[in-house]
Amino acid sequence: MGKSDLPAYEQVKAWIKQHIGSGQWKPGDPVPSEAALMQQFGISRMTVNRALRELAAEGLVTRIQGSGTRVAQLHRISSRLTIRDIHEEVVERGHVHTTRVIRAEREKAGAEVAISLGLRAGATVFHTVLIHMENGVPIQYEDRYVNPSAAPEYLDTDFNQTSPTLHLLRHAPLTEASYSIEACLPSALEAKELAIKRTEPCLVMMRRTVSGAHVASIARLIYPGTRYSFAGQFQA
Amino acid sequence: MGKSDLPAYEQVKAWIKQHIGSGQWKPGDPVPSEAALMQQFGISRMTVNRALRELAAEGLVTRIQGSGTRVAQLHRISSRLTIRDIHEEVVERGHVHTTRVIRAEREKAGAEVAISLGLRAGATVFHTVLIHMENGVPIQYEDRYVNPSAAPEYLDTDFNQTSPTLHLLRHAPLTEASYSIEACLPSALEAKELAIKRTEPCLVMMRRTVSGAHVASIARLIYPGTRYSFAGQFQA
DNA sequence: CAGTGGTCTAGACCACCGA
DNA sequence: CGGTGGTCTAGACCACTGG
Repeated sequence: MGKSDLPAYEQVKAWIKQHIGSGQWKPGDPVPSEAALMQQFGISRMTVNRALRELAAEGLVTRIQGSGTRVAQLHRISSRLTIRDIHEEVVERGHVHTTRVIRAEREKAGAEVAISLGLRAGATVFHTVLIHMENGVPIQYEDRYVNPSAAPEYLDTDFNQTSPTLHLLRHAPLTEASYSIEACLPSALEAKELAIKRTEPCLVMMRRTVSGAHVASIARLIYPGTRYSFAGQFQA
Repeated sequence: MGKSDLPAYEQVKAWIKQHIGSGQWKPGDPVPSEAALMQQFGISRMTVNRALRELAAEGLVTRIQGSGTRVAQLHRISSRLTIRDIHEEVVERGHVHTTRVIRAEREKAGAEVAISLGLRAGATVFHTVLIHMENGVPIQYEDRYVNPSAAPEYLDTDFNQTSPTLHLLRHAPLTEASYSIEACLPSALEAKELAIKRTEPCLVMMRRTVSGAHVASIARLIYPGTRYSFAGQFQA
């Protein structure tokens, strides 16, 4: 009794997690088979299967058809790094988000940009540069190229009302994205617009989003190191 | 035919994803009920249920018991940022991982460290500082404090064989972790050990891991900005 | 070969929501 | 109240692994 109000598959998951978490079962050790767990808990195989399948999806166990289920080698510490609309993020902190548009225009794509967007060099692309501020303090310099095929009305947006990210999420449903995070020093222009020294290190996120058949956008997001950090947590 | 070799639940998922991805179904729109999908695909409810449950787990749809399934409001862009053992990571790239131990000793905890580890000030803690190298090039400066209650044998480890992360994963099963990533300039010592200039920006990850009742370890990991980046990708 | 997991079915009971 | 999703069962067939 006690926790008997939990669904059966959750009870199985909890039981297994406890054995792994307490160190009784070490990485590489076998986990009881579905048949064994059926008997032990007196439940059907589908229910046991769901428990094990979800544990596998969480990365706690490894399953190999024909071989068995084992405790995963490294309990990889992983957490969801969620990339969100910065407007939403700032407002959620109870702060005021404002935007200063530095540039918003049509451009002929240079070679590098064209390749990244999957266009031919010289094709027309949208280019925006803007500063996001939290309570008046600049926290992000956003330099973005947008594929007109993916979001034809992009430049009609009032970026003070609707952030580029939000517009794109609404008009070019996301199917794929990739990013990288690096550290670097700001350019003279970036430092000026962010109101920081050129020697202040920044986090730079390069992000590329795909919507259906098109690369929708490539963005370079620069955050002053002293005013922003990516954070996350994880629980077994 | 064609894709008929895919499991039925995957076909249902693909069909729904296509409607969402193409924009035919917009955020907030209802997704056909389990009963409707059963009929349409001629499959059992459990199979339909699995498809919808997985889509919900991926954040593409929202399900409310008694109400129905709808397309999720914002297709949140999120991906798993996986924190891995650096040794494993380097070896996977086909490179050679070596370690230089700068410091490995017992210490009286200062106030800040003690608080972070959940100990009283002056308690004994383990303190290690080491450099991780990939093909001989320094890529990470690791400054770590370990709670002796969580991993009593920590200092007996041969860190040239077993990285601190690996030792901790093995001896102090992870139950919780949190991290943050920032940009900053290295200290004089850090710059010297990493063989970089003091003006070269670095990525700094602060990580705190919990094992059962104890805070197991707090680590400050410093990566030269030009030699390392965090990257990831995700697919709807 | 026996044992494993991967998938699927055709039912079932329940809690919940909205009209 | 009818429709929804949440959970569960007792079978089944298959593909794969290992000895």
